[in-house]
Amino acid sequence: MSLFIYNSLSRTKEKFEPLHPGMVSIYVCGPTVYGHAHLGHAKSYVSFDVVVRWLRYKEYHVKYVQNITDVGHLTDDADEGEDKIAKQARIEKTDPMEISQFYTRSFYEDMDRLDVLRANIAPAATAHIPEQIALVEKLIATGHAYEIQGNVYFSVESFPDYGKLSGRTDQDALQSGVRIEMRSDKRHPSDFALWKKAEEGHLMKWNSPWSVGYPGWHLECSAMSMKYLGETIDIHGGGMENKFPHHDCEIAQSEAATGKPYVRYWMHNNMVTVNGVKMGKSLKNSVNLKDVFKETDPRVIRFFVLQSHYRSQLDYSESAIKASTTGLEKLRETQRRILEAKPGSAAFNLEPFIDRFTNAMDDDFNTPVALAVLFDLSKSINAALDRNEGITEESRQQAAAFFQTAGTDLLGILPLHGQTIGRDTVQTNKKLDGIMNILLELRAEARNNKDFALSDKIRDRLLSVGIEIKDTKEGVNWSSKPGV
RNA sequence: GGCGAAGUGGCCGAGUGGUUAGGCAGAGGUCUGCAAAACCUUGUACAGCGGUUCGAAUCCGCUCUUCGCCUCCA
Repeated sequence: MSLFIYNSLSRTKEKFEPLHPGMVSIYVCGPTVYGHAHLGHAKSYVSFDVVVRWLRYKEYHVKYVQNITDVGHLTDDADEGEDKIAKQARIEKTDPMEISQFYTRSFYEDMDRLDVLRANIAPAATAHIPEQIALVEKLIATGHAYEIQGNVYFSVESFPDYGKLSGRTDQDALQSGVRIEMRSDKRHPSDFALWKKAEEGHLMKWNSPWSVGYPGWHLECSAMSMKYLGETIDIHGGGMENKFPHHDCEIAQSEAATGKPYVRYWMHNNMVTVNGVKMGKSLKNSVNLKDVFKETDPRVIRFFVLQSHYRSQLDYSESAIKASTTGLEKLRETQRRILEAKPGSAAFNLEPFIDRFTNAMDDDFNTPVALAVLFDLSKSINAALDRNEGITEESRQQAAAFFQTAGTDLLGILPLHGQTIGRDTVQTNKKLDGIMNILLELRAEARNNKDFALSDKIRDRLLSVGIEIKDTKEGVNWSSKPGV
């Protein structure tokens, strides 16, 4: 079975064939580090995390690059705006380097909690100024860029394919809708900045052949992608809102410089909305991950994200998170049962489930269907375990292995094999284990004496502090509820 | 205005020219001292109007609505 990926450039699902057999180069647009990560970041990076995990599962050697943007993105127009990081530095009364370092660490903290695997290379834009300057020089030399008064612009007219990703190919027609003609020395209004001369008081600036200044918005991704992955890469991922202008500009400057295709498969993930409206930092409706994690297990967020397709919008609400919490808990319970089940006699055939799971993932990373397979399997396994004959030890081990592979290794929504589910945060606390044993013992005595008032009191009081007791055929078990 | 995506049962959310998506919530039941969990049963959806077809929610057209991009944004 082959992997098919929806290519935003061709707008069709295409069979995935990397440039070099067995190797995959992938570049994903990283965050601009001037604020804490929000749910939108979670959707994006969880989605691409699963992409990378699946590619590795399929035994590709994956080289994954995800940049950190710590300079260059302006708050407003190319000619008028302020660097967002510099602005945040001003607000926080510190300098830009501290801002980018602080929020970079914050970003990784959140991603680690989401179990998003780190990229192989995480290059910072400010650490690759020479590479960006070299790219600009190349574009000037080939006639695709021009310098005016210390600023360098890419000439859109020199690259006829400009706008092919977003479908904005007729530059002149596009100008009709422009509200205000900007004061600018650009030759064509659609030309975009490759290098900007620093104004008075600008903190982040570097020497260049043209001026003391800073690189343009789109340059870093091209420069760093080519440096670490080569002139043609297999997959470039990012948010849909970046198709234009960011990715179209990347294509233009990269392909103009090398004469080669820049990206073989463009992947764009969709937005997170809140009450149907896009979540965005500038819209001030963004849901901060650090706040979310105070009340919600990060794995629930992963599960929530993966329950919809990466190309679909995902609407955030309290009730949706609650539904996800309950749904994920069901899978965890099944995993627990599998791990703790006593061997029976009936064989259980796992193959159809594995096939369905594989087909779903191979079909443009269809995680909602993959999860549905896990739920179907969960139901079948539970039903089998409910029957007196149970399942054989071999079947049990196969099921455990599949839950481990699919749920933990690939989707990252279930705890590690061997780790006691639901208790992972308290497992190391041996005193708590001891206390729980005492309480469960006392409760068992109460129940034997038919003192249900006491036994229920123990159960209810424990539940009120977030520990749930369940009486099952296999005996009593307890778990720390996620999020409590 | 231009470019693009989408409208699915109470909610979330996949998919498909004719066969149960899945989850959550609800109802009934089994089990349990009671709960919880699990399992069984139950809902029979696809914006509207035309068209193509033996057959469309799935293809085509039109209408309505929503969302994203066209300023930085995952």
